[in-house]
Amino acid sequence: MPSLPGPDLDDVDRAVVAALVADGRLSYTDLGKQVGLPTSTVHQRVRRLEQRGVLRGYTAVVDAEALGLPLSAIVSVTPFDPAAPDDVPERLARVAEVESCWSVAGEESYVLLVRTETPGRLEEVLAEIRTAGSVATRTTVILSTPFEGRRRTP
Amino acid sequence: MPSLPGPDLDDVDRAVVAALVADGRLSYTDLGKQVGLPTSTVHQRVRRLEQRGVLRGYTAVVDAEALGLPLSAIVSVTPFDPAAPDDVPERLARVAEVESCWSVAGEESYVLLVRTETPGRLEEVLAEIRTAGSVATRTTVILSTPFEGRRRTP
DNA sequence: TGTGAAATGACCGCACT
DNA sequence: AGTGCGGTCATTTCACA
Repeated sequence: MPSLPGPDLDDVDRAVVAALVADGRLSYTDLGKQVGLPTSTVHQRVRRLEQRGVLRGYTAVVDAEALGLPLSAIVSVTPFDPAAPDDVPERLARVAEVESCWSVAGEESYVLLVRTETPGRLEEVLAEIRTAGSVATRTTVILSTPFEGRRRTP
Repeated sequence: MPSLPGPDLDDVDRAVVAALVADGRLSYTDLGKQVGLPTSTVHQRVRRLEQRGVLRGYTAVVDAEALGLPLSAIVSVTPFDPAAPDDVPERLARVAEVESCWSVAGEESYVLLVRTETPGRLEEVLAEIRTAGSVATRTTVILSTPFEGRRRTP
């Protein structure tokens, strides 16, 4: 849980974040060059951004297909019992194939992004989602991904 | 464009990818310890995975709210003229606020993930999307994000 | 907060297996 | 493909401004 204070980043912070979004393995020396600050100073700022929860971590960007998860789907989810206590996200988190879970305004309660090996596995995962979450599902298969996870750097 | 060969990764490759997804800034020495291989060997394997397009890059995971983009939305998109040449993704890529673009099966042609500073800015971005892409839009506002971008590590 | 110096430790090419 | 070595460069801590 990140602390709430929030968005008072100065220009250097923004530059640091942008650079690390573009290349998460950037060395602190290169990062320093890019933002015009010595190594130790950027290092300090990065640690502060991490503590503040602005930088939540670093990951490798992997090609889901190459990883053996060629089938992705967007799954809209509606609880059977709207009055029941809503711990749906926690229950869905136990299904490994659910990569993202957004709580949304509109007819449905949640939208999920799901990745699977095969159509057969997608079918199983949808069944798991329905039983684990006590929800109805509406599934839209992703045919291709023109782009994904771009980060704008304002 | 990644080469097509695809998913013939051995167990070591999978372990390497999993470790780098979990921590994209892992040093090669630590990575080596985790997968039980010397530094130079993992280094070699990482470079091969990068060349094969399995590892597409590394990024910092940032809190969109802390970055000043607290409003996210899922936008479904339908071209006005289904017969027109479909370069919609390229045209939408020019709108910086569009983070992801998926081509989908179903009533709509594309689903987008959009992040903006404010509701007013979302309104503008939707207008840009409609004119830039010659499309109709249906927008679902994201209220909160229980989780996002999880990667399973099989 | 920003800075420099200095010790530890990582990176990465190369020669060998 | 995997390994070890070693020169070079990055990381990290600390005392000071």
